[in-house]
Amino acid sequence: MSSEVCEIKSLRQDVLEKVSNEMEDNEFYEKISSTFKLLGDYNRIRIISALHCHEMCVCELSILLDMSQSSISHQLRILRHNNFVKYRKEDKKVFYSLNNSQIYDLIKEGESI
Amino acid sequence: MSSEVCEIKSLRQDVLEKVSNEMEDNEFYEKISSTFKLLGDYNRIRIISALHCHEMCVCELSILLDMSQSSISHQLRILRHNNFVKYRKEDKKVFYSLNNSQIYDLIKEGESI
DNA sequence: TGTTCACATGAATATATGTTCATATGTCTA
DNA sequence: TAGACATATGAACATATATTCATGTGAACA
Repeated sequence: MSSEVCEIKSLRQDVLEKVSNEMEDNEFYEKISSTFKLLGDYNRIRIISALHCHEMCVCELSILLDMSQSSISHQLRILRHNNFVKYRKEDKKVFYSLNNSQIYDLIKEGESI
Repeated sequence: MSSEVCEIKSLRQDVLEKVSNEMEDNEFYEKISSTFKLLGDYNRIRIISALHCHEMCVCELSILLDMSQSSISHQLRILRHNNFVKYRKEDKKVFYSLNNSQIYDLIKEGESI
């Protein structure tokens, strides 16, 4: 809040008050922006979209998306920690799938922008 | 595509083919992810939300959101270049507003995640 | 015409983030 | 039980991105 710019007289206090009242609290915008940040990566979007089509193991995702196994694992960890994906273990493999379709629905919404 | 992992036999070729056919092309995911990346910043989300409430000048945004004038200007430039906001000049001031409500609608969709 | 105001912008800086590399873990099989 | 396979993960590295700082631009005004 720099005092060098914008004297009080030049501000429309009524507008500031109106907007301030209408806006949500900071936690709201922190949550929303962090959700979008997770969707703001090319490879994560592709992983989510792939899993929306079919449950897959790390190895299959790696081949399908032409990414290293390590990179896929790192990204899946992020998606796991944010409850976007779930997994089940079968023998040596770990099969991942979308936790629910909400996140994919949001991606489809973003399509129209 | 590392050849050290995942022999052909362990992959389900039918699944890979199915998913590969269902998925969009890379340009699609690049566009979507870059859109979400723009929404993946706390201050940009707040700017968009504020402008959804009311047209405002840089100075007012700066005070309202407790950000420096420079930072607001830089972020507005990004939003401008991506056609999220429009502006009009009046005397010494520049008033910004949302170009359309699509982007705000998307933010509201993200609320439920 | 010089000064103030409002905003824009380039450069520098700091930080966040994604990938790679090396390695650890756990499971299955010969 | 040794080795291959599938995945996870920490550290290092490279890159992207947001903010600050300094300064430039243009309009109003005395």
